[in-house]
Amino acid sequence: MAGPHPSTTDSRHTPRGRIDKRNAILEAAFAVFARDGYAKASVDAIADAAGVAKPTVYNHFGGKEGLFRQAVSTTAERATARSLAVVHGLGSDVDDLAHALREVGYRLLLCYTSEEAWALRRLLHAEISRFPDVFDTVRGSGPDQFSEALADRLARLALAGRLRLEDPVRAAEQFVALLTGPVEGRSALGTRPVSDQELRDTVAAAVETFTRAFAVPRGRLGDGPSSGQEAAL
Amino acid sequence: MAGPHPSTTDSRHTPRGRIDKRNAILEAAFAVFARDGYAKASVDAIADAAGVAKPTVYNHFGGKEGLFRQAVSTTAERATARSLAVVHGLGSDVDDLAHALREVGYRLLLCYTSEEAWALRRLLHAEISRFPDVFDTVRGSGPDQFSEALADRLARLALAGRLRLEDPVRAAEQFVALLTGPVEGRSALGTRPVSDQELRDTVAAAVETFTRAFAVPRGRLGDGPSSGQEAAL
Amino acid sequence: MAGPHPSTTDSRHTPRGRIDKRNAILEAAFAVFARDGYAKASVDAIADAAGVAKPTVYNHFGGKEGLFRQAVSTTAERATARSLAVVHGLGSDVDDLAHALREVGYRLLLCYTSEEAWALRRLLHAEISRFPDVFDTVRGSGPDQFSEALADRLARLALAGRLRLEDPVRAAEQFVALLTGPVEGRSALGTRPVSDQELRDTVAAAVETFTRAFAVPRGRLGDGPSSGQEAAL
Amino acid sequence: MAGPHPSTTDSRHTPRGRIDKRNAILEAAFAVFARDGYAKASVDAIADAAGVAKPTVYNHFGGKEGLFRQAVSTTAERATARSLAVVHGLGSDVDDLAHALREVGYRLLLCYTSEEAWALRRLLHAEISRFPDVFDTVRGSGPDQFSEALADRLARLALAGRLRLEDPVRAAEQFVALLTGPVEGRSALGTRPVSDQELRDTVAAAVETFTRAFAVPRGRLGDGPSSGQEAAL
DNA sequence: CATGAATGAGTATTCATTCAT
DNA sequence: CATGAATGAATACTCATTCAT
Repeated sequence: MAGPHPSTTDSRHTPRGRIDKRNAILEAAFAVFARDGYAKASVDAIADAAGVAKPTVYNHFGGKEGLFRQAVSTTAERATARSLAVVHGLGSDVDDLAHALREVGYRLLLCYTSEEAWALRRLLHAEISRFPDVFDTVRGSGPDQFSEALADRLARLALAGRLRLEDPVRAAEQFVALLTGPVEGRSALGTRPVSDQELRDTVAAAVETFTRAFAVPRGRLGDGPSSGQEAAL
Repeated sequence: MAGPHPSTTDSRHTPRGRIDKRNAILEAAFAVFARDGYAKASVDAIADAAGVAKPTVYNHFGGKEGLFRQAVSTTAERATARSLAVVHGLGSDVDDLAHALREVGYRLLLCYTSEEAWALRRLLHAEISRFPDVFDTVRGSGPDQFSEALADRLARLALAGRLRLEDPVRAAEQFVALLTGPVEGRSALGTRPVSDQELRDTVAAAVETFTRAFAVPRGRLGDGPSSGQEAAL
Repeated sequence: MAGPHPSTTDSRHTPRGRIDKRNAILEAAFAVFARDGYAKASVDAIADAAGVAKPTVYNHFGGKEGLFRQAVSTTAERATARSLAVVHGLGSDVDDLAHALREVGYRLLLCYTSEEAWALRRLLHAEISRFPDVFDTVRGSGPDQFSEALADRLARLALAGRLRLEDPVRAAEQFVALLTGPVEGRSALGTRPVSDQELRDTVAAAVETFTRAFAVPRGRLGDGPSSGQEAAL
Repeated sequence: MAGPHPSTTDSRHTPRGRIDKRNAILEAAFAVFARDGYAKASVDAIADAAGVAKPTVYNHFGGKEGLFRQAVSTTAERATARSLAVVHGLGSDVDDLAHALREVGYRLLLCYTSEEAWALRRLLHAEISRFPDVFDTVRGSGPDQFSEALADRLARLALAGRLRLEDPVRAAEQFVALLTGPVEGRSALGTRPVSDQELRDTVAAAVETFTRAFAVPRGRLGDGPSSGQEAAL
C-alpha cells in the first residue's frame, strides 16, 4: 500500500516540500541580495532563482524586508557556527603556543575571507542604516558569541600562565584586528583574490606581534623572565 | 554702504555661482547617497537638497553614476587629507614615544570615527561590486598614501632606534588595525555613538600592545624594563 | 434568472479577459501610434486608451518597440486580408472585362483609402528607418502576397485570351499604380476626404488606360483588335 | 581702401556670415530631421551639426516648429526645381516619342529616387498630421507645379497629334504613377538601393504602357492604330 | 497554499525653451 | 546677436505588492 508519508521527491503539499521551498528561497535570496544589494535586488529575481512564484515568497516571508532579515540571519548563523568551531579548537594546554595561535588564526582567517562572509559583511555595511535590528541580531548571535568564546580561551591561557593579559576581551579584539585588518584592504573588501601565502604571512605577522605583546616566555626555569612587563603595566 | 556691484553671495549666473552650485550638488549628493545608499538615493532628492533643478545635475555630472563617483572621490580626498596631516605630525625625535603614538592614534581615530568617514566606508562597502573603480580610486588616493606615510614615519622611528621592526608597512597596517578594529564593532559601524573615553581606552590599549611588540626600551642604564621582550625575540 | 456563472462580459481575470485586454491594447496602440507617430506616442496614453495599467502593457509586449511591432503587424494583416479577398473575387471568366476590372479596382481603392490603410502607410513611411524589419514583415505578409495574387489573376486572364501581357507582375504593379497613384496626392496622404465620385473616376481612368494598353479586343468578328476601345471613348 | 563689404571669411557680424549660418542650420536641420524624424530629432543635435549654439537656432527660426517648416520647405523647393527642369526638357516636336518619354521618365525617376527626395517624402508622410500646412506648402510649390507643367507638355503633344488624350492632368498623374509606383515597393521606400537597370526597366515598362494607351501611331499609312505596338513586342 | 495577472507608485533621463552675459 | 547655463515638463520603464483562481 502507499505509505502515508509522501515521497521526498513529491514536494507538493508536504511539510518537506514546504521546507525545501523555504530553504531554496532563503538561499536564492541571500545570493541575489549579496549580488545586487537590497534596493536593487528584485523579488522577481529571487523567486526565479528559487524556482517559485513570487507570491510564494510573500506567503513565506511577508515581503522583501522579512525575506532580507531571514536570509541574512540564517546565513550569519551558519557563518558564526563555523568560526565558533574554530575557536573551540584552541585549547589551553598547547605545547607550542605560537603554533597553536597560527593554526587557529589561519582557520579563522579562512572563515573571514570566505565568499559568503565577505558578502555578509558587505550587506551589513550597506544596509545597517535601513536594518539596524538585523545588525544587532547578527552581532548578538555572531561576533559577540565569537568574541566571548575567544576571550574565554585567551583567559584560560592566561590562567595557564601562557599569556600575560589584563583584559581578555580587549586582547581577543586585538587578535582579531591583527588578523583581519590587513586583509581587508589587500583583498578590496573581498572582491579580489588573496593568495594563500599572503593569508599565511598575515597570520604569522599577527601572531608574532600578539605573542611579543602578550606571550609569557617559556624559559627552562620557571621564573618569570619578563617581570619587567608587569612593571610596565 | 552696499556697493552697486553684486555681492559675492549673489551667485546667479556668475562663474562663482557655477562652482557654488557644483559644490552644493556634490555635498548634497554625498549626504543623500550616505543616507539612502546608491540604489535608493534619488537624483530628485539630491537636486532638491542642493537647491538646483534636476537637469543641472545631469549637466554637471552626466548622470547618477558620474555623480556618485565624483561625490565619493571628493569626500574621500578630503578625508584622506585630514588623516595624512595627522600622520605627518608624528616626528621621529619624540621624547615619550608611547605618548606620541597615543596622540597620533587618538587623532587618527577621530578621523576614522567621524560621521563622514563612516558614511564613506559604508558606501564603499555597499557599492564596491557596482563601482570597483571607485574603490580603487579612493584606495589609491587615500589609504594607500596614508599607509605609506605612516610606514615612513615608523621606518624613521626604527632608524632612530626607537622601534624594532622588520616590515614598516606591515607594522603600519597592524597599528591601524589595533586602533580601528575594536571600534568597528563597538560603534555598530558608526551608527551608534562611542564615548570619547572608550576611544581613548582603545587608543591606549592599541599603543600598549604596539609598543610592547615593537618599542625599544629606553633606559639610561642597560637595565631595560622590558628586557624580557628582547629575550623573547 | 441570472446564472451564477460569470457572464461572458465579465472579463475580469478570465483567459477571455486576458485576450480582450491584449486586443484592447493593440487597438489603442495602433490608434495612438497613428495619431502621434512612434516617438511622440506615449505608453501612458496607450494604456489609458486601452483602459489598462501601464505595466500591463509591458507584461504583454515587453516595451514600446514590441508593442509597435505587434500593433502594426496585426493591423497590416487585417488590411492585407481584405485586399486579398477582393483580388480573389476577380475571376478569369468574366464577361465584361473592363467592368470586372472597375469593380475590383474600386473595391481595392476602398481598401487602399480606408482610414486604417492610410494610417498604416503613414506609420510605415515614418518609421521605416527605425523599424526596417517591420516594413519587411508587413511587406512580406501584405503587398507581396497581394501583388502575387493579382499577378496570378492577370496571368489567368492572359491565358484566357483576354489580356495581352508579357510580365504579369509588372502589369499588376502598374494596375495598382494607376489606381492608387492619383489618389495619393488628391487626398493629401489620406488626411483629406476624397469623394466617392472622384474615386470612381480614378478607377475608370485607370481601367481605361490599363485596358487600352493590355486588353484583347472582343469583336463579334475576329477583326481589328482595338476598334472597340476607340468607340468606347 | 578697405572695401566696405566684409570679407567672406570673416563671418562675425556680417550679413554673409549670418546667411552662412542660417544655411548651415537649415542643412543640418533637414539632415537630422530626415534621420531621426521630427519628434526624436533634438535641437541640440541640429545646433551641434550646424556648428552653432542652441539659442542661435532660436534666434533664427523661433523654435523647433519653425525650423522644421523652413528646412522642409527649402529642401522641397530645391527638389521641385530639379523636377521642373526635367519636365521642361520635354518638347512637343520630338521625333521618337517613346524615346523622349523614356528620357524624361528616367530623369524624373532619378529625381524621385534621390536620397533627398525619399527623405523629404518620408518626413512629409510622417508629419503630415502635425504639419498639414507644410504639406500644402510643399504640394503647392512642388508637385502641383510639376504636375501642371507635365500636363502642359502632354497637352501640347496631344495638340501636335502625337498623343490621344482627353484629360492631360489625369494622363500626367498616370504617367508619374506608372513611373514611380513600382519603385516605391521595390526600394522599400528608399531605404534599399535599386539598380540602375531596374530603374530603366521600370521606365521602359511605364512608357510602353503609356504609349500603348495614349500614343498616336505614326505609320506612313493611316492603318491600324496599335498594330505597330504588337510588332514592338 | 501556489500561481498568473494586474496595478500604483516611483525613478533616471531627455529636451525644448529661456535667461543673463 | 551668439552663447553657456539652468530649468520645468514629460516619458519609458521597473518593482513591490495584491487579487482571484
